[in-house]
Amino acid sequence: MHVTPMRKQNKRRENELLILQAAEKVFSEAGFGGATMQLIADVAGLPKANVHYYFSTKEALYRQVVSNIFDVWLEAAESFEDASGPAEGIGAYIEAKMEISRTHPAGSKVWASEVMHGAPIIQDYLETALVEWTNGRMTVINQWIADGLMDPISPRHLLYLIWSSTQHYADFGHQIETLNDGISLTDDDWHVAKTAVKQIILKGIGVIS
Amino acid sequence: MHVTPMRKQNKRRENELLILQAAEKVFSEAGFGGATMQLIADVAGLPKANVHYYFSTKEALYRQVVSNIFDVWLEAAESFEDASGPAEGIGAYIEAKMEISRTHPAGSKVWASEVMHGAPIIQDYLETALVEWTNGRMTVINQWIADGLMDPISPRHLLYLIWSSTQHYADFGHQIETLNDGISLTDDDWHVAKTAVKQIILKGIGVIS
DNA sequence: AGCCTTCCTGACCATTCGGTCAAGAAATTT
DNA sequence: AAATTTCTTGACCGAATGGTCAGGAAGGCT
Repeated sequence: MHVTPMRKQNKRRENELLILQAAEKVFSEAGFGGATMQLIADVAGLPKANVHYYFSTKEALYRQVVSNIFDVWLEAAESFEDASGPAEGIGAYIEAKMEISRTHPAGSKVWASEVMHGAPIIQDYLETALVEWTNGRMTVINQWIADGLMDPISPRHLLYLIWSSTQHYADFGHQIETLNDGISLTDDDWHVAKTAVKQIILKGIGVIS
Repeated sequence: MHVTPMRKQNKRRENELLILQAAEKVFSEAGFGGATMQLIADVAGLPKANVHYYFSTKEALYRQVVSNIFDVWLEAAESFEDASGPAEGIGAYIEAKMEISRTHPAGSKVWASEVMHGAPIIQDYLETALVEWTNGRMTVINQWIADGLMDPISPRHLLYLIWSSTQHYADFGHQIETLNDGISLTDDDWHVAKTAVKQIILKGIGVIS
């Protein structure tokens, strides 16, 4: 049996990815304080010292995890861009965020946990990237309002409503599952959820009837 | 100057309250794993050993904190009870939950943190009290729908939307403050927030125009 | 082949944490 | 005022944690 030897470059990338995935899982389940480097190493299947070879400190590793999530999170923003109006733009944005909650719940939890504890590690992200993004989006919404395409809702609080309602399905997934008789949501359940959220918000801002 | 000596019974109640308040603050800021008994003791102004005299373990203390929050949280439910219809009932419920987010943000964060990490400590609360409460409320909503008082929205997902959007102002308060130029919300800000949330949801379920 | 860089890892360390304990102080009861 | 119960606290302990390090293994380069 022949095994192709791993190239050095690939090895690095592969191990970093392995560690980051393990870290995201462990951080999301235990929080920053509750997570241990030992457990992250075990989940990644590497000795602890090897984890420290790639990520010098627990905080550096954590920062990378949060940073990755932030990137995924901003990708959903593109739904907003090429939309002709609020029905399409906001509808697609809600759809995209629900999909992230479904496919990337651990990331969402890490983000939520970090922000909830005062964003001690990634405050700079909030102050720069997030503020910029939010301001851009508020401008678009204000324009839609000015064009009479939707009700005069405070753009800021509309964004909060979208964020909270979509991320809830990731952050409070355990509670939702418990209320669903302990069974995780099926495809149909997710469809119902998406539809309900979109329906209420889009009708609530006067975009559909 | 005369100081009335503290009765034993009052002393116990007072110290327990002191510790619980300190614990709620510390747990909300650091999470269960990140919080230390030493810091809780310092915030409460007592020696650590004294904290352990009243609460034998960290987990017991934490459990009491979460339990207290749950009680506060259920109180807002009463808004639902004596309502003549969805406009009044759901409107009052949103109002009450927003008020809790404003006055009790630390509690909301502890609850969120606990649930996010899989509710390792208070799973029994979810399975009994929360399930019961939710089922009761869903029945009421279904009746309103049957009576044609609101759109046929999935009651379950409507509740999730209300919970998430209102608790967001507590759980993500730091992010909201950062997006508000680092200034905490004023009375007016809170009024705008409440109005926006109520407006969108009530209109979104076909209760107001 | 020989050298160099990168990667791997068991053993180790200082610190911190949750929790204990024993001895005493302060109320309360008898 | 004696006896009893409750409260207070500094000192202490075993366990766990984040992080280090030295020495070796494994690819890569000339």
